[in-house]
Amino acid sequence: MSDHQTLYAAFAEKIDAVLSALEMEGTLPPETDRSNVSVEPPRDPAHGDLATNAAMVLAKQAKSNPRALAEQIVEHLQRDAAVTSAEIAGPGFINLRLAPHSWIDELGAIAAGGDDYGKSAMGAGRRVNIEYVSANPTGPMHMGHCRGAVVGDALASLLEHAGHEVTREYYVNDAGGQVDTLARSAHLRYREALGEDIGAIPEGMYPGDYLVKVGEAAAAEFGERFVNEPEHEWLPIFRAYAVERMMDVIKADLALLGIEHDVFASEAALQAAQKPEAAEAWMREHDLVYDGVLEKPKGKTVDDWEPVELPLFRSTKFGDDQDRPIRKSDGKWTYFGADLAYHMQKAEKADALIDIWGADHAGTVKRIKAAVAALSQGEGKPIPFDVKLVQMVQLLRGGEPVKMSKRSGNFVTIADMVEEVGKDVVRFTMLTRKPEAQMDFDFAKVVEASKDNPVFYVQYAHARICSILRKAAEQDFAPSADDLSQLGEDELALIKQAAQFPREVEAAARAREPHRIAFYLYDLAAAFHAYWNLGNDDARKRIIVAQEPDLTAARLFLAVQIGQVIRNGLAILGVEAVEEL
RNA sequence: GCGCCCGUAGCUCAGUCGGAUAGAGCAUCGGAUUCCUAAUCCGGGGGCCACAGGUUCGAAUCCUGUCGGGCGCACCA
Repeated sequence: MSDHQTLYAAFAEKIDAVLSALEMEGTLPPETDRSNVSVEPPRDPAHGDLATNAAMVLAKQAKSNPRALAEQIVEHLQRDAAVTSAEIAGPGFINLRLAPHSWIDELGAIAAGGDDYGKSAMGAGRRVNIEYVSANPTGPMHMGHCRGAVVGDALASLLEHAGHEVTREYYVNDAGGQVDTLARSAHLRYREALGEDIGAIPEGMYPGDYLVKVGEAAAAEFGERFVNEPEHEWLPIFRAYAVERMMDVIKADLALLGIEHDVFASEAALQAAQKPEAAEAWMREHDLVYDGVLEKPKGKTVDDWEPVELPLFRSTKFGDDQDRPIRKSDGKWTYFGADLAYHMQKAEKADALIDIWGADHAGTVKRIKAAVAALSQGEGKPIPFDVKLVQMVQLLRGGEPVKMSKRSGNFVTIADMVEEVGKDVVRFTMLTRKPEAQMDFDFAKVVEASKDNPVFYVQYAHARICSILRKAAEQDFAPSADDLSQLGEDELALIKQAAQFPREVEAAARAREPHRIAFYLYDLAAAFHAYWNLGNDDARKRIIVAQEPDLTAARLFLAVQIGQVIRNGLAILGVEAVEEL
């Protein structure tokens, strides 16, 4: 962890100090509410390096008008040696320009921070459990899982960079009815592997070819033991066996995307440990669960609906539309009942919980939020809990929609995807859109038009930097920070862009939006490409200027630090910073 | 019928706890390469920020309603 304070944070403190001084002077009332004061770079760089809205936000409290208050703030700020100009603009913005050495120092901070530059202590070591993927263990991962997997993984990494202690967790749904279907399908393939003609895969079974291997492996492992046994003999064994094989497949798929979870939590194990029973008992004790009858669903006709008494969780007390059953009429746990206990379990070891879900689960967000709210209320400490919904990815191939259906056994897998376009393209592309908006992913397009793909643009910037360093070494130039005063306006502009990185990490972490890092990197890469091209018009603006070794050394130092920031950003996204394209 | 998400340039999308003249890429038009990687750069044209109200010094951003698209709506996972 770098203990360096970012330039923006440093100035936020300086302005805070000015406001304190104004309180002492009586210009501002004591204990003025400063929560809306911001210090940020202005949108338009022509306005300066930093802008604060302090005067506008505080004018009312000071019983003054924004411009008059601004003048008093400016008077204090001008005493600071790092401030070369402080101007009042528009409705009362204060625009500051900083002395070049402030920016050049930041370059040194990047060098000193290295791979840690951009990390923040913001999270203060809070333990965040982030659950993502959690695909049912009934087959390989397909594109439907991809976006949530990438977004979850990048978010985990982002929060880590922002000073949280992150647990990456996968909930294995190995207790439901579809796992029985999996087991039966696997048993069928097992008999097939032993030479039986099983004909067409019956309706309601998983037809996918990936089960052939499972059948073969089972045949090798069990021999003919379970061929003629009654189902109740082999079902539990095949369930566990098939789930384990499927999880092997899923873990391999995740590895292709560079994803590795810390914890795989089994629903079956949760139930075996009677966690749902414990949760129910606790809930009944607190009058959060009662036996009641559900209303008939509206707007959708259900043929065989009949009123049944079930144990219901009072989720309406916490904003849900309806109370929700935690057990089915046969006494088994509903998915929700087990999930409730699961969240209770996660909350024991975390200060905050995050779930990443597909948009098709949107309907169940309210009930699980209600459950966590109920739990944390009972425990006396509210657990911050966020469900992030990742919208559907429409997969296209040359403009034509590709159907994804697990049932038919015909779907585009993660493995296919990564093989065709590569991990970096998949990851970066999934992060170039905010996750709550739907997106199209045209298979053909990202491959063919690869040069238009933003990931290459960013990687190219990094590769260019590596290339220039190789070139420089051939000519015996090395980067050096000895005389950075050589750097001029063009370089400062680039440094300013790079210096945003720590802010971006914090802002993205606060908003829990890893895609911001992807957009930031694109902008930084653009700034570097623009800088590079200055040398095309004017040879003296190239990074390597043979006649000027000091200037060259300083520019190389700059290039190294830009490369460092790109690398650090790509690391958050889990994308490779290549040295050559 | 109800709930959640989305609606910004021809297309795909950004847009900082509300801030200054709303930005990129693609497409289109015009330029830059004897030169560190042109997978790059520079410039032009292109916008009732879906619509209508409200909140305020100030709204693409917050609130309400309408329209349009997606997803989901008994003891399925």
